[in-house]
Amino acid sequence: MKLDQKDIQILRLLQNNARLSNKELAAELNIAPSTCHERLKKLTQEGYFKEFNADLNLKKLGINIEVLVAVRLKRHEREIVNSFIKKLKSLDGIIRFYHLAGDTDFMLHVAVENSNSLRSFIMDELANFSYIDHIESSIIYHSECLHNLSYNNVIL
Amino acid sequence: MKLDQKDIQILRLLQNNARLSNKELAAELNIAPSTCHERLKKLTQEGYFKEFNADLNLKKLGINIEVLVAVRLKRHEREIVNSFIKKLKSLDGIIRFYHLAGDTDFMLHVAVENSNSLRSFIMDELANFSYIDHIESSIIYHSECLHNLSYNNVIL
DNA sequence: CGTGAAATGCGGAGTTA
DNA sequence: TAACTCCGCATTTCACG
Repeated sequence: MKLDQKDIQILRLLQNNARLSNKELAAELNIAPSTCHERLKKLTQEGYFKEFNADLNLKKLGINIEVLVAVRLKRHEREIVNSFIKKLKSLDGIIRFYHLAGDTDFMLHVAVENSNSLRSFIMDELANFSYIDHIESSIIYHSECLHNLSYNNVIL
Repeated sequence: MKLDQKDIQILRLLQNNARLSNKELAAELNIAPSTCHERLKKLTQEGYFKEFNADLNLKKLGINIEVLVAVRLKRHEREIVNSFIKKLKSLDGIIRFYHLAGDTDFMLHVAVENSNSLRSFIMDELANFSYIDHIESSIIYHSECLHNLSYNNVIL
């Protein structure tokens, strides 16, 4: 399936506001709601959307510290990596993780209440995984979603 | 405002599927749609949501490589940092950036078509910012949103 | 464009302090 | 009584074929 300008606009708009109604979407595209509805349905069916997320206001939830945690493992067999990922999924405080090639194996985007919770997260939760070689945390001053993607040289 | 169990459920459900309709939300909470609607409205007004994002299927868009790019700047005055952030916002391919304390100043989550586009991104786009001291890229095998947050020890 | 379904706003009932 | 939370209903608006 080849995307035209309207399709791209739909992707872009929903990227920035996933709760736009079909009607609002159609108004932005200057097309009839029914037409827009069909396009959105098609895009959805074809799997152009992975998921729709609400980004919560962490401050409002009393979550005041965000950190990037770089983790190096001692071994890299699939079994060990998989069990580490499983562990990550069970932990409270991880917003997102990246599994990387290179010196650092995993980068974790972690959000916790305060420095005590961070300490507990690292020392009590993370560090007791057997195959951890090294952990290094960096405080996040600020993080921001840009979604600056392009399709056939058209910026979304 | 203090959140009760129902509010927390709304946050959690929308976190995982931002396009849930009010009706669906109400059904999950076992409350009337009107009630649910009022709660969602209130949560929205009070600013519990930062944004609603659609996560696009990058493969479908011909975007086959994701990398984490660590950037160290030579200087850290606010003016220089701000102009770097402004530059980031103008670049094509950056999904998200983190501004960090520590050895690495910025971590960029970048998505591009192929290794040529990556090379061009780094050498032509990024590296020509005057105050860059060091750039190091790591290929992302896999990244995943977990959204494992908690509020008053209740996991969202 | 039409039909059925959903969103939205309001009055009132039940509960608690 | 005042403050909350919920629901049912009526109206408007929208989704969807």
